[in-house]
Amino acid sequence: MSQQKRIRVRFAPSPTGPLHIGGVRTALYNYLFAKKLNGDFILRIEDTDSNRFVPGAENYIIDALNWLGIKFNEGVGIGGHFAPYRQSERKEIYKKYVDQLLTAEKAYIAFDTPEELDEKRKEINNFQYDASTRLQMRNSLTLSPDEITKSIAAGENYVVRFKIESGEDVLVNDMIRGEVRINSSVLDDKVLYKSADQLPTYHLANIVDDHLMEISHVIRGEEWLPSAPLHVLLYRAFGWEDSMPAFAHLPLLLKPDGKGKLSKRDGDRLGFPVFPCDWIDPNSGDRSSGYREAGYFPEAVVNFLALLGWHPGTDQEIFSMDELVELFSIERCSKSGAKFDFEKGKWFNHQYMQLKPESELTDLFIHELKEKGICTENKMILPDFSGKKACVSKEYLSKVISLIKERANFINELWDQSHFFFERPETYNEKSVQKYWKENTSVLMSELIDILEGISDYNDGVRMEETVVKWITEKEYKMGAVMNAFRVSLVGEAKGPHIFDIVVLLGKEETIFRVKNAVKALK
RNA sequence: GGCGGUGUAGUGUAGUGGCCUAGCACGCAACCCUCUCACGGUUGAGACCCGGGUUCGAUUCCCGACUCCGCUACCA
Repeated sequence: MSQQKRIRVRFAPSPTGPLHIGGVRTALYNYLFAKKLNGDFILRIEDTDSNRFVPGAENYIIDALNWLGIKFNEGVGIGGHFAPYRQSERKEIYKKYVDQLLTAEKAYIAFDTPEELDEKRKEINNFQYDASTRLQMRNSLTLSPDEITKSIAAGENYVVRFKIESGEDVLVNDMIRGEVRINSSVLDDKVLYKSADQLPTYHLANIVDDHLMEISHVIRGEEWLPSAPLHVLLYRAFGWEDSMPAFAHLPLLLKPDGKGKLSKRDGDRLGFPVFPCDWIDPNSGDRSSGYREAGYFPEAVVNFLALLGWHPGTDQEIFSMDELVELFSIERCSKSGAKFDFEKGKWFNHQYMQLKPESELTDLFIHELKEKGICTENKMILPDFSGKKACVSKEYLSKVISLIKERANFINELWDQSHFFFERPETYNEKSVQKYWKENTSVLMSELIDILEGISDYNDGVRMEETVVKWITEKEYKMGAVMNAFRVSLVGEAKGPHIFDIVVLLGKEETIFRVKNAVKALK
């Protein structure tokens, strides 16, 4: 019966802190794979290490996935047929399967303390707890049944180890890398279960859950590749090899410079986030910054991540989530680790910024303006600078954004590009003044004021420009000399959009006011 | 050290036994546009890890070295 199995994949992070951006990518690829094949995407929390549990981490993971639009349809928080999805709540299940292996003599109990093991490692270099050494250790293979029961009764901590027979080639078929072959002799007798906290280790819980939850494909990071043969052996020991999921080991996300996996430290060092959202460590109080708070659009992060290790085979680079789902395939994932290119990430955000409708950007920008005390409730189209802080309309805001968004990568760069639309220049950029405000400039500006006074229609930027340019030409002034000084008067420095676009938005009164001000201040 | 994986410009990658004078994008430089800053446009610099083979021919196939990465926990 080779009935087509339903596609079911899972993302199974452990709640030991904020979700790393590499983990986000793994989640994304799982999601894309599942959606593409009309399958299920499950969120399972692997909290089998009681020592490393961090409160809040689970919520963080869910929050981050939600923000990015990586939706799971089964798992922690929403439930499903295979609940519970938190491994700490599945203790009895694992116990049952551990006992099964024990009974079948495919696993054994070991009493060696961490100290004893450390000593052994010091004594024998490259010590490995395996077929060649297990008979020298304190375990159920070497102790009498009597001693064993006594030790357990005395409450001595023990672990259950997987008994791996040596000298066997184990084959793992990886969807990205092809066949990977490892000899079982290099594998150690992995700890599957700890009596101390009654919890299994990752390896056991992982296999049991994937089997019970009918996972069809395991898509995870490359760091798991070396233990994949162990997992195959476990499926075999349980008699589940026929229904074993297919494996795909994703390449890692690497530091932008140097070597190694991308880490939190790299973000701090190089000044970019390595987490989806801000995170404050509950113990140390340390803050890690996230893409969300740094002003990234979730679509941009998803798009960027999708292309870091996967390629559609065409030159297209901007993809919606739906397009990614449509085009994604494991076969087109690359094998080698990808260095994290933060600059490219910015570019993606810039692209999405240009794609966003003005209304959406306006809403986002309003938050920033409110923080700066700018009133955005003005009913008039022209801005009101009469108060301490300016008061502008939504319409005005929207027009400002359309003029400056192409200069910004992030929402939080919008202010820097547009502050002069919301406040009068108080100082004038020294370099700009030096370059553009010469001895006769004040005279030119005074003449310009006369010209500006004479114009009645301040809505037609093109005609206004014609009028001004005509005057400049007739007087044989230099274009740059007039315009740049004009600009410095309005903006405070030599930057910003087309000057008459600014004039139209500011209006006659404010424009002339600013030029007069500049003349006064700069002489 | 052992085991595994990986190797195309600075970065992400495309690609193929001859069409490759190796494509695209980010970044970089120059120029154009222009009142400025951006955007945009054009151009430029910049890569097939190294040896052996196989082949008429290899960046592409095979072998080896090397590189980098990962794993080597009662972490995941």
